[in-house]
Amino acid sequence: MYSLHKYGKYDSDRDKFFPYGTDWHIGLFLCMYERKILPNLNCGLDLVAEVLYGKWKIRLLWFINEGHKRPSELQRKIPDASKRVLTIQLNELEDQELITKKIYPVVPPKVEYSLTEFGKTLIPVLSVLGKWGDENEERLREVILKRYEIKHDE
Amino acid sequence: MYSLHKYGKYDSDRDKFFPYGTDWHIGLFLCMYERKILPNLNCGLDLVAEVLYGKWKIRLLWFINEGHKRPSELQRKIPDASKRVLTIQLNELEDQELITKKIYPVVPPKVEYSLTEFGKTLIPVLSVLGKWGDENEERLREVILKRYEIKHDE
DNA sequence: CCGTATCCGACGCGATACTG
DNA sequence: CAGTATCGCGTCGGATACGG
Repeated sequence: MYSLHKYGKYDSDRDKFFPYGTDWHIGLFLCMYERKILPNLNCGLDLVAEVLYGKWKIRLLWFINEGHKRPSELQRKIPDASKRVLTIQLNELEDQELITKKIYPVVPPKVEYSLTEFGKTLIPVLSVLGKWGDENEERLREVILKRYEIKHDE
Repeated sequence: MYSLHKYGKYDSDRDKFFPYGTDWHIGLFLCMYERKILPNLNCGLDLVAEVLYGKWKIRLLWFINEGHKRPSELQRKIPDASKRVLTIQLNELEDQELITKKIYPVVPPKVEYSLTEFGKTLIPVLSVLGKWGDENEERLREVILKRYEIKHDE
């Protein structure tokens, strides 16, 4: 069974603490979740992968670097992303000290993100990545799309 | 209802074809699955992200480049990965023309992977990534691990 | 304008057992 | 040794509705 705490629930059977926000019934963190599985952090490549992991993170860094700083603005530049996920990934980038957030105490609310000095060092690295992608654009598009063609036989 | 074909099942209700390997009951491709959702392929960064997406792909490229070519060898270098996923990701890298596979007709089976010329062009790019990760190793480890500390209040 | 909560489909991948 | 099949947990992220 479980007992209630101020900030969540404790499941004594599994000896686990589930903060609020947990979907208790299926035991997953669905909203503003925290991960349970530690990632690999052995080498530089692992560490980079970890901070860039997230569907829109690279794009967010890129656009913030280009001077698009407000959430609504970023939302407009990345219309395929939901507001929810942009918020989550911006928070993660902030936690990872790649960007900072400035909140203006006005109505309606105004928020601006900027790259930190640390975040700025990542930009040239992303450029190298993007350059390779651009140089091989056609070939990459081709081999990637190959996987999505269903091989019917009639 | 659905009808059987030589290479899968056709669901007329949904006008979809499900190749074998599909877990029919929950409608997912669980084993050797194919993705349903097209990724973004707008710019170089998207394309790179797509070929590197996969928990072990970078490491596989890295080790193959270092001369560890046989599946069992790669398995030993990456003990945390299951054989299943290594196979899947090696196949993907092969489909994406970053590596080639050579099968020797012997018993017991012998297989060797190598980087293609295309694949080799990716190595310096990965080096840049890894270098940034190595240079900022401590800071990265710190900010990443921050997220995994559970904030109890008692 | 900015953020949160709920619900849910899609997906990554480990564990395990099995084949040739 | 190399690969496939089955099962199931953990996670990402979209859709939608709501509150300050």
